[in-house]
Amino acid sequence: MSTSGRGLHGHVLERLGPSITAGEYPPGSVLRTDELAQRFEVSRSVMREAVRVLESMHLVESRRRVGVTVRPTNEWNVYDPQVIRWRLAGADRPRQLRSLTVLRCAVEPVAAGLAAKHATAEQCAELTECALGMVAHSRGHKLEGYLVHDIAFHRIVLNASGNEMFARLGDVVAEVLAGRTHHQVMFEDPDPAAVTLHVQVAEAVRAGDAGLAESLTREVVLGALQELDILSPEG
Amino acid sequence: MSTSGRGLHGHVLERLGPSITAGEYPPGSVLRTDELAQRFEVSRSVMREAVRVLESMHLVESRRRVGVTVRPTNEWNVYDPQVIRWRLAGADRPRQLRSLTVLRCAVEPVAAGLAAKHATAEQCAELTECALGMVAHSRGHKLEGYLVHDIAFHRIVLNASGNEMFARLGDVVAEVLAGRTHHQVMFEDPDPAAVTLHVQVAEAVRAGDAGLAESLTREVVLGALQELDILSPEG
DNA sequence: CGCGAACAAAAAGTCAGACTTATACGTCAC
DNA sequence: GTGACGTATAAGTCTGACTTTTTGTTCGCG
Repeated sequence: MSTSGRGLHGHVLERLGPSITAGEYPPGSVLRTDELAQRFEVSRSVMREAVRVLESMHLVESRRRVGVTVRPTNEWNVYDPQVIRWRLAGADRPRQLRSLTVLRCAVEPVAAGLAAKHATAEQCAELTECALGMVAHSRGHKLEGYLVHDIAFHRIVLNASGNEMFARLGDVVAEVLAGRTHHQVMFEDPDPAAVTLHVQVAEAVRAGDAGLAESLTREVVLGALQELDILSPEG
Repeated sequence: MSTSGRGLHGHVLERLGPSITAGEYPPGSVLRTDELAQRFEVSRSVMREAVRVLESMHLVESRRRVGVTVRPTNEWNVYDPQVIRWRLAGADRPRQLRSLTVLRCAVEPVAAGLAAKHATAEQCAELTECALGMVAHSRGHKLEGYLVHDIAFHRIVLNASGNEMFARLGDVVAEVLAGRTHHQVMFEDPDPAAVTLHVQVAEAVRAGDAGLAESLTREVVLGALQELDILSPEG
């Protein structure tokens, strides 16, 4: 599940990181390394390593004679999977989920189009397998099983696109789907239309029909966005 | 220009990071902290901080009794601006530039569509100003001036989209445009058609025509991709 | 000959303390 | 009020000793 549990500094990060992304220390707040080290009961060296990592995420900035200041939100490395996870665990998960889903709307259709051209036979097989798995878990409170296949499906599409930047969004999509299933009030069973669309996408990719794969995937992800907007406000 | 020049550990990063992304230490290679500290003439504490940062970028993994091993390329945090910069400075800049431009193709049209709906009057003004600035520098070897306005233009569109994830791609686009201008063999003057398109995009956004803004931006970014493919091979 | 357990070595991890350096802020002279 | 100067502060750096985990080897037993 969590990535940075390794080592003392990782443990500190998992406590301090979410605090910052949650806005517990608003941008401009100043923290002192020594004080933090005391609070988390670690040596300064360990604390410094943790601060360095937060700094590399652009969450904080460390300056002499000043301390460790929290940077404005719009400077954070919001594509860092760790940051995404921390933010999704926080209070403004809904807005976060929406931002990410909009990103999906932009990326995934294009990725599916490319996948239709570049996917190997093996990837096509895996894709249909996932789609069938989704169908199999689409009725009767099997949300967990459905989720697993859903994540795998989208990951394969992104990988099959052949574009490295798309492929690396697999983790992001996984987090979004998992967050939606676990934390949102999800309908008892997934939307049957969405299930059908996934099957059709798999078929379009196998057939090499880029245009169809793209527009079908657009429907999938637009549907996901719509579902999100139903559950939370915002225009 | 560079972000992590601050402190000794930042200096180490700027030397070691590029080496890794350049493939100088292939995935699976094992480095030892002490050895690195000696090589860069810094203390182990400083070296450890640098390694922690590389670890947070998923470039390396540090394990006891083993050392610091370079992770497979497909696990790197390729959205980290620092990593992007390192890779763009390396040998496989062409492929990198292409991946990023394909990402632009997916994201920017959607962002422009949203910008048409969400942009403030001030943002619209800035946008037209940038477009006019591009026109003004479109002829007579004024590539640097053109670049500045080009970057600003796309950054404004991404910001005006109102989507945080899009907005944070501003730096990425800036790197791509700068890389294209500085390192690729660029035509003497920018494509006149592209310049016109930018002006039209600005107008469409101001008019609130989302569909038009989206399709015009798609032309812009597809043109950029085509230009890239002309200069380097690959199917 | 194969296999498991105990052992030893290696490298990261952790800590404490002393020292250096940059810099924000207050003070004082003008 | 403005500028130069000094000082206090917190990060930055280094060193050395110690701990912990893990790998690989060796040795004994079946």
